[in-house]
Amino acid sequence: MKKTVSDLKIMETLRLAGIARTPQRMAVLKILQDSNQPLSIGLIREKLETQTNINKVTVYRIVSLFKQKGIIRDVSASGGSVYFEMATSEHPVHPHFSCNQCGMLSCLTPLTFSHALQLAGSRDDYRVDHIEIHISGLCNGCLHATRLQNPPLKDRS
Amino acid sequence: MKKTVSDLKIMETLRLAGIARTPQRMAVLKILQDSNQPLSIGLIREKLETQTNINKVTVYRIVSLFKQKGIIRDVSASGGSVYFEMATSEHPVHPHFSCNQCGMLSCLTPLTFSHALQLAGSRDDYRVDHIEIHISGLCNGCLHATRLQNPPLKDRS
DNA sequence: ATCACTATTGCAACTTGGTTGCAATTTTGA
DNA sequence: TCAAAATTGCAACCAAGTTGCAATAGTGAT
Repeated sequence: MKKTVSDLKIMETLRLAGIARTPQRMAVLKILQDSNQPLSIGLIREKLETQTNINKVTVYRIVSLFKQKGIIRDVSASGGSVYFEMATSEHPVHPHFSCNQCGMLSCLTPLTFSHALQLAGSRDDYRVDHIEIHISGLCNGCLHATRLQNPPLKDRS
Repeated sequence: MKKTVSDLKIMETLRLAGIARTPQRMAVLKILQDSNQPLSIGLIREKLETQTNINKVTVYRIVSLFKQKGIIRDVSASGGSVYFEMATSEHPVHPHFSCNQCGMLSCLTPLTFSHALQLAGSRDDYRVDHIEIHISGLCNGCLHATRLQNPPLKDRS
């Protein structure tokens, strides 16, 4: 297998973060990089298992290292599950949508700065570091696939 | 101990939801009702232990019943922990703030409807059921208490 | 009041996701 | 080439949450 552009990008990312480029880290980063939606650790491990066989503990350690180095950020979905996505400048903080039916989590377009400011309010009794917006409902697929089988969600928590 | 206004409210809430008023359910609901911030199951259990001694499983079952009946709603805090709060009309959906230092989770003022609409966007390829906004940073207490001990957060994931 | 039926609770055992300690391996660099 | 440091893998552990089932409490009819 030859080196792709994506591989080069991965190596550069690790170099910039100042951490060693081990095969395990490359593999995990590649998966995150290539995904167009945030991934849970479980999903990352699933994808890994098809290729390499990296120990569970190692995956947890790599992900938390990436997070600590600011390479990735976490997104908490409803129900308490945590997902991860790249934290590059091309992929700035943005709202997410999750489907209550199939669980799929996807990225929406980023907010404007002024919009985000409005949300955070102008209070001065706390310091805002991060704003996370999570929209949930039914995705396009489930909306059509289950039109007749499922009543509208009553559970709007 | 005599019946307070709060006790009457609790009994009425259970009656309206169409579920039996057992001592355990009353105790859990009272804790949620009296709290001015969302509580995790762990926190609910802590508060319960000081008074009654309700089995872990029972607490889980009561909370999920309340949620299913729409008496409470859940709030997912960063890091994947789930909190619960009353879902009454006096306490509509609203943004939350959580402190990255002490972990305290508090409620902010509700969004206006038009504001929420803007957030959800006007796309028609998914159905929006719920919008959750989570703001994090440093709370007033931690902001002042730790002014000199802690550098500004680098970890803005 | 009694009996039978249903709902609720408690208990123990189990599953799952995540963590810890430590030994084995790899990497680095003198 | 060798020693020190970083990284990985393994096994054991921990805590949160779930399941099956027996015990208990409520409820309603007679």
